[in-house]
Amino acid sequence: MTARNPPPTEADVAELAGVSQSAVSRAFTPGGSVAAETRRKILGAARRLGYHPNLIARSLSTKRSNIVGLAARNLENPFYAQVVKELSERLSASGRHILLFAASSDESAGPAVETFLSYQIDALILTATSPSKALVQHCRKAGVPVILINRDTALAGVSTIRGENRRAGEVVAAYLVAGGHERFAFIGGPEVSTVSRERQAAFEAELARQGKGPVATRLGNYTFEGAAAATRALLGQANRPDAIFCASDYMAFAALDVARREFGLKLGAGLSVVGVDDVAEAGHAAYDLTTFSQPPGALADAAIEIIDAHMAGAGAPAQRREVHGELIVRGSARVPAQGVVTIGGRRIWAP
Amino acid sequence: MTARNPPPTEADVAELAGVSQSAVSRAFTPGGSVAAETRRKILGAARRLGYHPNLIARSLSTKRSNIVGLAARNLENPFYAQVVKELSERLSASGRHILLFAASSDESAGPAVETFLSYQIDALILTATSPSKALVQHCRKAGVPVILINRDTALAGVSTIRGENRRAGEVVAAYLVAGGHERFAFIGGPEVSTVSRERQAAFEAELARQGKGPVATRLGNYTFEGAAAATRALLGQANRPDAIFCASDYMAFAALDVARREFGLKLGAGLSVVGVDDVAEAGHAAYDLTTFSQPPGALADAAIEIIDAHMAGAGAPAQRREVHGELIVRGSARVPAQGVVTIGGRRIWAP
DNA sequence: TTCAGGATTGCATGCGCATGCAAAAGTCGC
DNA sequence: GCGACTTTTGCATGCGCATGCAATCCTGAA
Repeated sequence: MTARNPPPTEADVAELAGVSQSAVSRAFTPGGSVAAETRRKILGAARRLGYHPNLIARSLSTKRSNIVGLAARNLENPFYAQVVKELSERLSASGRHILLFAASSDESAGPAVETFLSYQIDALILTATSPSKALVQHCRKAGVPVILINRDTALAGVSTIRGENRRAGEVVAAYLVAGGHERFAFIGGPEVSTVSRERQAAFEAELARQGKGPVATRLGNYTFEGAAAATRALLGQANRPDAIFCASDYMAFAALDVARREFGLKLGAGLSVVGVDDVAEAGHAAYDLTTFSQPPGALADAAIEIIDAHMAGAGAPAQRREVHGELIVRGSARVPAQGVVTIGGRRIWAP
Repeated sequence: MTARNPPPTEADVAELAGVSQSAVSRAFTPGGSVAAETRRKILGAARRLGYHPNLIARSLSTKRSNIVGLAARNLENPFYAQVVKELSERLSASGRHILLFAASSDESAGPAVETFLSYQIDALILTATSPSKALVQHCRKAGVPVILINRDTALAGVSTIRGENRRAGEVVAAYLVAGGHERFAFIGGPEVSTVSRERQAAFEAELARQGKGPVATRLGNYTFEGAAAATRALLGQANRPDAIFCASDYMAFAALDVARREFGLKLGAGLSVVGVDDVAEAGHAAYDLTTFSQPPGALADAAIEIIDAHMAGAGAPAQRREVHGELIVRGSARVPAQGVVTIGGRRIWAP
């Protein structure tokens, strides 16, 4: 039934078209030297045979696979799902493909990702994951650029693409102070997350500058359950905070959930919650989350640019990119009297 | 800087170990005929050189790539993001990899997916997408099994994995009637979605059986905006429905949003909304959505089984699988007086 | 010690395509 | 109509690995 008779090869096409195998190869190579008439014959024969180039064989020859490795974690977080989607669209638009590894939560980008290298990938993108030192070294040796999205690393030769983490922390702090809040809290990612620590540090620094503080801090580890537990702890204590800054929208959703369901708080009144990312759900009525944006499309754009630069100049150095964000004003945090402007249908805080 | 000196090959390892290239190949082939001592030498040399088998070359030789093609749409819908994640975990656990194509919304699984075949994929999985006839034929000829998740098709030779669509429609209808509702509505996927039509037909049939109806129907096309517009239309009319059954949780979220924000309705009181899927968000306080479950893990399991069966017996026939679901009782729909049981911490309707 | 039979090993070749090189064909100017 | 080029074509080879086959080695029994 399933015949699995071997698919046609260039040799088959060549025979049918009455030319040599190399002519067929050239007909399928952009810029190949073939007469128009010959190409026509070849393409006709190929169509009749249902021929498609074997990209495996092509990769073996050219040593370029047109495959980009993507190690993604936290796919349950809509932010990362969106990043994957944006990357996919851009890469397939330029004829490249994605070899995906969706790590389960804790796993680091370890052995499974190393096998990616065996596929001669053109680049390796990691979201929400840090590469091992060994992995980075392998990539260096193989000349494969490594790109971290929304992560930072001390390892050399690795490109990073991040949001404006410092500015996020500062702007959110200023916003909450302007909104008249007094008792501040921060729910962060895991201890090791540089991104989270950057946001936290900037948040605390700006508060301190305005004579506010201290900041009650809990780690939510970028998980829903973790952030829920953190919120429970924060709201359960005496003199509970009236403003919580969460290092991601996804964690902010957990905070909203707990605040409403377990403490009966009204967002924007009894408690203010602000996130980072501006995922689509943040704009939904169910959350209506005030957040500092970090557009996935811009992150993906930057990744593509880095890859292209690397492909063009053989030895392009690692880059560190930041994509611009804004404080998107919604209902989950008390709105300051001044500074809110509407641009393109979005309410932005631009004091 | 980025040297891109060619990575070591089996020949290099062979030379260092003082054996032939084929010996090295056998050392890396499970069950290969190599003396223990020789293998040790070879593995040692390989380690020293940082050798990793070139899977591209291996694929060319064996005509098996260990790559599974995955065409995913609607990745912004957490249900599909979760399906992708579950598939990824299972496939990488068995040493296979995923070639991902995340189509933007409207795109059908067309040319971009066809290039997958050029990578000699072992199987092709489509979620929320239908394959073209040509694509299916190519796969048949190449002996590549095609698996549809949460979709149906009339095309022969294609395996399908779906939830209990008929039962979902029936159970939800019975549940809403038991809850005392009177005016019913349905928000479906696009016209072409067999899955949506099945749910709708079963929903209407059960309502009719109980002497209820008619059902006001709108298409939400499985998008958030589409479902929001559908809800607006339904709630805007005179004699608005008091119960809406949505063909997916994601659309139900949109319905909840519009009902609350634009109509000031209270869920579970003024209006009841029921979804299908039971994504994680459905359990969050923000939505607290009553829904008929369709576990992504079970869908993924079924997909793996089908693939394995195909790999084992060369000509395994296409399968049609259904995974079991339950009506998960939460707060978005009025709860009937009877029939709700708690099993493993979940409230289920089992009349 | 000798020999059969099994375990290892190496050789040679092929997987499908790309590409340098040389031969063949076509183009142009005079 | 001829030489100097420019295109177009085919030949041969290689990419890195797997594998059938034959050669070699080793084991134990006679």
